[in-house]
Amino acid sequence: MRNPLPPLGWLRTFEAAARHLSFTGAARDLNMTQSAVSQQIKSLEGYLGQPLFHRRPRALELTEAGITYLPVVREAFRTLVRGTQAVTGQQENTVQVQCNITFSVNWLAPRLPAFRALHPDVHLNIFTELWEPREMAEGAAVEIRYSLRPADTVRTELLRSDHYYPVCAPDYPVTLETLQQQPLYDCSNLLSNWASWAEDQGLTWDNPQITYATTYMVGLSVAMAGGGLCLAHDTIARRLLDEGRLIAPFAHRAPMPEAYYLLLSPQAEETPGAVAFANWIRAEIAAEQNPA
Amino acid sequence: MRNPLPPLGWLRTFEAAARHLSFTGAARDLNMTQSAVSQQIKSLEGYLGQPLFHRRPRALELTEAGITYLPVVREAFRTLVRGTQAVTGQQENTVQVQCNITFSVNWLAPRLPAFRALHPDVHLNIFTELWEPREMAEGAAVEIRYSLRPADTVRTELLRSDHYYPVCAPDYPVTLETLQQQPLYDCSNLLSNWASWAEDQGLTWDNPQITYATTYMVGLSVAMAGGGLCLAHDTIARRLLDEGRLIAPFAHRAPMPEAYYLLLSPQAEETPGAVAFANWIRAEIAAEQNPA
DNA sequence: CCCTGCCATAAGTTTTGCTAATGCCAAAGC
DNA sequence: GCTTTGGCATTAGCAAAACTTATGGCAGGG
Repeated sequence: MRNPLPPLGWLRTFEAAARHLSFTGAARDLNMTQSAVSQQIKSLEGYLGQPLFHRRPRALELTEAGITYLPVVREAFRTLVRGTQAVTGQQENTVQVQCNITFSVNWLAPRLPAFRALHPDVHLNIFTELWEPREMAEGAAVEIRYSLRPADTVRTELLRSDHYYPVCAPDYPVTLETLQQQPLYDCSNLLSNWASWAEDQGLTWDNPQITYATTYMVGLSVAMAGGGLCLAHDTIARRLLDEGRLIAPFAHRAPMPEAYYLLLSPQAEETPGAVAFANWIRAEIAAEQNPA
Repeated sequence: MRNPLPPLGWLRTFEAAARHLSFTGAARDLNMTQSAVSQQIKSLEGYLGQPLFHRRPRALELTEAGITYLPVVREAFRTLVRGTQAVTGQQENTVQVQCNITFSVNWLAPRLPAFRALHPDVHLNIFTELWEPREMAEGAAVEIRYSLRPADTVRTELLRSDHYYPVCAPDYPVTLETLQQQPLYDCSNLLSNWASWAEDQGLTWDNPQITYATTYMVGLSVAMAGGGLCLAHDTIARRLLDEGRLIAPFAHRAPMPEAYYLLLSPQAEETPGAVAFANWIRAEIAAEQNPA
């Protein structure tokens, strides 16, 4: 005689597989392997005594039972999520935002007071730890990702592209001729790097040793301290240039293959606070690029 | 960053603990140890970030958070249980009834056609396997228990008490003087036994060897075949006596400490089929004891 | 015909859930 | 006031469940 309900994990997996019509897509969504999804769906179907999906080549299709069950599961989840959030104090208007540290410190933090003024009831939690590039940062409602274009597995839109160029302290003595003898800093694992910047304007690049860090913050701090040059782009450096803490010693700006993307989790679209934040950041970046 | 929902098992445990206001009671209900309940509640409270219960000496009390959460969890469970039942084809009017095999064969089965005629839309599943005497047989909506009075941990009511006496085949040669030299059969682990029957009427009992089985069915079958005598009572033997397959060779009937009880699981009371069955069996047994 | 994408399965590993045992606390009983 | 009792909390260990890795099978696409 069985428990009147299957494990909740199976239902969560079912919902994701139904949403994606794909075990592989559900696996990405849930940060597990396709095999685990397959096994859980099999277990749930065994428990229910009938299939929930027709397996088609390269496609899933919900069965009648699956079509019947899905809204029930979603409704129960909504009830539980809302109830759980009410208990944890995690209101709908608390939004988890994931972005890299340089963006959060140099771009977002200075603008948060403006956001708060506009949306006093929306609470942001900003997560900036380095994370595995997955479909969506785990637990985040909204992610601002600086990368090559992500796969369209969650709702993804281009926020802005940018150009990159070296920056240094205002009184730092450097010329194109002496550049490659200076201490140079960069952020790792990017196509927008020193060599590509040089190539973009036809400079001979002698592959000088670069100091890499996993965040631009390190190089920018060194540059502001007069310790060398760092690559940068407007999104993270504009304010520092405006404040006179950095200068761009050379005129050339190379187009970046990386760009800033806004990623919205499925549940973000049902969360007013997340929607408000997404709309705000779209507007803010559009205004920045097309000043009135 | 966590999953937006805790494991369902924790919620089920929370609901049971809230219903009983006891971890020990919830443990009995859920067929797990008090320790497991305690750990799951602790995990759920950690997950939610606040307590759900105030621990008082010998009592639990729901916190504000617990009071808020309980209806949410119950509502979600109802949604899921109904949805799951719809998918599995397990309709509300399927009722799991647990009772011992002798009762089911000798009392219930002959009466099922009458029940079906009255309630054509209610489907009974009868479970008769030997089971651990728990608060409620696992998975059963309704249990008919033949035992000493159970603890009032689920809704329990006396269906009928009875008297016990020996039975044998009609032509079986036996007297009180020769009784103790006959093959004697009984059902194990009962206070209503040969020695107590003898004592009840002042017989000297020489502790003859008794053959025990875990069900009266064995002894009754032997008795009908002329192989000896078995203890019995009206609930399981009346029809056999009426049909002339058995006789009661002695007039003495001893009152049984055991009786038949009707146990209703918490969810049975919300299941129309279970309610219908319970009402029917109450009426049937009352009619049997007080024929018009 | 070969490659690709996706589901299914088996085997093995890791994690989780549970039990058993015991400790602690306060109420109840004597 | 002391002992017993009932019930929750915790630890340690074990078994079951959940997951990953690896691989097979199938059908569509090139």
